[in-house]
Amino acid sequence: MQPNPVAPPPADAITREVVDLMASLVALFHREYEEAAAARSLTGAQAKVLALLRRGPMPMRHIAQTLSCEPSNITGIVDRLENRGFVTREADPQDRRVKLVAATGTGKDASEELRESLNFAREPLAALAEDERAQLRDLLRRMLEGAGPDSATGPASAVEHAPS
Amino acid sequence: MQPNPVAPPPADAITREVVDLMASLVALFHREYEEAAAARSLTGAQAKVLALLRRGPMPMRHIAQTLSCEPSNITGIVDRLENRGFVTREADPQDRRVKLVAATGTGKDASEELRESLNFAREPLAALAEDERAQLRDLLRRMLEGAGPDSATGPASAVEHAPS
DNA sequence: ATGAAAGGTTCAGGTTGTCAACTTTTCAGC
DNA sequence: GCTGAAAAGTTGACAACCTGAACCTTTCAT
Repeated sequence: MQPNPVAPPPADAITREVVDLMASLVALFHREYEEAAAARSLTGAQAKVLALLRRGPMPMRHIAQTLSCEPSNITGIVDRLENRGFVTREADPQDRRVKLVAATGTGKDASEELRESLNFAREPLAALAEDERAQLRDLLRRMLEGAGPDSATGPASAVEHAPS
Repeated sequence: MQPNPVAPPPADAITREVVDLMASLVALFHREYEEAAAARSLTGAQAKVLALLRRGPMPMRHIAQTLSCEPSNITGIVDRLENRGFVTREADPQDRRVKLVAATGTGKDASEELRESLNFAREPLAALAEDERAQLRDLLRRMLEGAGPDSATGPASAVEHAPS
């Protein structure tokens, strides 16, 4: 539950249109992602968890928070990934309540492979010249700086600060 | 091994980063969309179908194609929307195999309301100045022109230009 | 008229997701 | 030290989403 800022939507025309365009792009991207995952017999959710683990082992709780879902949901997804040998569950020596989920070699490979293939599925980007892509990158960066620092497939630079 | 399309990914650094940023943005946007839908006791899938119908009645088959899923899936979603009075199924007089799904007044209202609230959920955009948003809009437009002309929540103004 | 093909539906099965208990482990206060 | 509250994960029940195959109805080309 967010603080719910007081101000009602100003909603200028440009913002409106950007939101619409974004929605289309999101739909497109989402489809490509699901397809790429399915090609490796992974579901979207499984691929997301695996992508999250590229940065290293992670407690279930953290996975659930990042994906904005209930911890009980993660249990099932990790179960299936574990059964296929993509991840393992290890107890955290520092806090035995915690289970650290870690990607196995196979899991890392699958995730990296998927990331590469995703990179390849960037058809829409081909429409832009290099300097335009740089422009777009800067704009997106700025947008995301303010918002949640998490990510599904993960900007390689981790955000490893105190839990606050 | 897959057929492996001829060109292996050139994958320059900028494209790679843009893809990653996009993934983050997609995740963010997706969450906001689900939340906005849930606030109106709609699921994401239901909201998508309802949004699609803003432009007018549509055969089940077309809905399935636009959402890239099996027609049998749409049956259930439309069932639930129909039970709640958001849509109706009418037989197409021109081809009686076809069932035209149309949003009711309630359905249109809900969809429009959700769209507005989505507009409001544009926190990340606030980080950009107006001219930057215009820049972003242009870049996104160009990207989407090339790709599929469909959309989930629907750019109200279709992009009907010549391919250039 | 007959048969193939298209649009929808139904059914079975798997995955995702929520919510409410429940177990184990940790930690604060006494 | 002991007790109890709180946190991390799990389990079970239930709903929605999604696919694939089988099926019915309607259309259309022989």
